[in-house]
Amino acid sequence: MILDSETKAVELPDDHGTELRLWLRLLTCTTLIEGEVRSRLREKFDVTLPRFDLMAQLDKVSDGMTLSDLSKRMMVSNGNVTGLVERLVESGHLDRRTSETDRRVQFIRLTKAGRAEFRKMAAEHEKWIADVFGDLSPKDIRELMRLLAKTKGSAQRSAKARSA
Amino acid sequence: MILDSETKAVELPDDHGTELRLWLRLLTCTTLIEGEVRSRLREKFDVTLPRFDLMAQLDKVSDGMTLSDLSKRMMVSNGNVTGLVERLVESGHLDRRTSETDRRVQFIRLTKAGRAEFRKMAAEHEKWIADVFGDLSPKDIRELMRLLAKTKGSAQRSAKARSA
DNA sequence: ACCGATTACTTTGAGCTTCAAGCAATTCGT
DNA sequence: ACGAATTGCTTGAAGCTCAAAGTAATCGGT
Repeated sequence: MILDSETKAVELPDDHGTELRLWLRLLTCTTLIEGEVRSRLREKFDVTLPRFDLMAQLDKVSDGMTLSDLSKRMMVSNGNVTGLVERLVESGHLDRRTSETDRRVQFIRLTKAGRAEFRKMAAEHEKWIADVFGDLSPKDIRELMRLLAKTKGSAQRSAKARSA
Repeated sequence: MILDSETKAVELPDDHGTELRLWLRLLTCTTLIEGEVRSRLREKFDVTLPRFDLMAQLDKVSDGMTLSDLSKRMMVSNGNVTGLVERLVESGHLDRRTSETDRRVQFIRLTKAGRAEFRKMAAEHEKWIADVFGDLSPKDIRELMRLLAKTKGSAQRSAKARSA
């Protein structure tokens, strides 16, 4: 308990320590898991996480996606995607094709080989993730999902307020 | 409900979809917040997030820290820290001093100016984070803290099991 | 006291990432 | 139908990141 000069109980002004600790814990969890996934992908499939993530986005659709779509979904910059796609086309995992109706637009797809390769990796990946969260009960998972959804909403609100 | 060839109800084998969705949500939250903090740091203080993180580690102690300590605490590679420290010494934020008793070891400290600069940034940073989590009730925060602690433990167990 | 193992740090090479600036194609207002 | 804004993507510069290999100093067992 803290008392001010007039001997009244006061709160510490702007004590946001709990939020900060929460953020650090969230960051630690993500870094930990991300690092683990990164090593395993490298070790077993000799692929980087960004490449895997990009292929994961493309695997969700059958008919391709533009670079901008990829950029938005992966939450990385446009220039970043340009380079990643370039390397993945080079290695034969992806296929690019210019739009007929808008010559600025490129549709990116997984090649047959690329999709097969990705599916193999994704199956393993899913098991790793299940193991990573293995100590959590179904109830824990549901609750965590709910709280993270709320967190996401809150963060978006905060980001939006700034940029507005 | 899925029926197999003998018309018996079966579970999808190894359905770890919920864990995967949880992981993606966790990752989204972190990426979102990290990106937000990154822009604000750049915008208001013209500093990068890794530099800020490194200074944050050093601010916790008064008497300095070795490169290895920094590397462990920040969960990044040794070589990475070498470069970061180099640039921060260059810019006058840090101070390096070789150990008397072990000439391999370097003690890194914030300079007076570096600490002052960091404190200013940290105060703002704390407010941003409070705002980011602003929609969560105190109870939400407690619960999220608890579940993330459990997640961290689980992830560490999983990582350890592999490397063993 | 020596030699092998370990520890602290640096270097290197490849890849990832961002921001900002730039180019080309399209869309929109008038 | 013209020019201005917008959109989709690429480029360039700086910085971050890692894994692996390298160097130097210390520690430990004999």
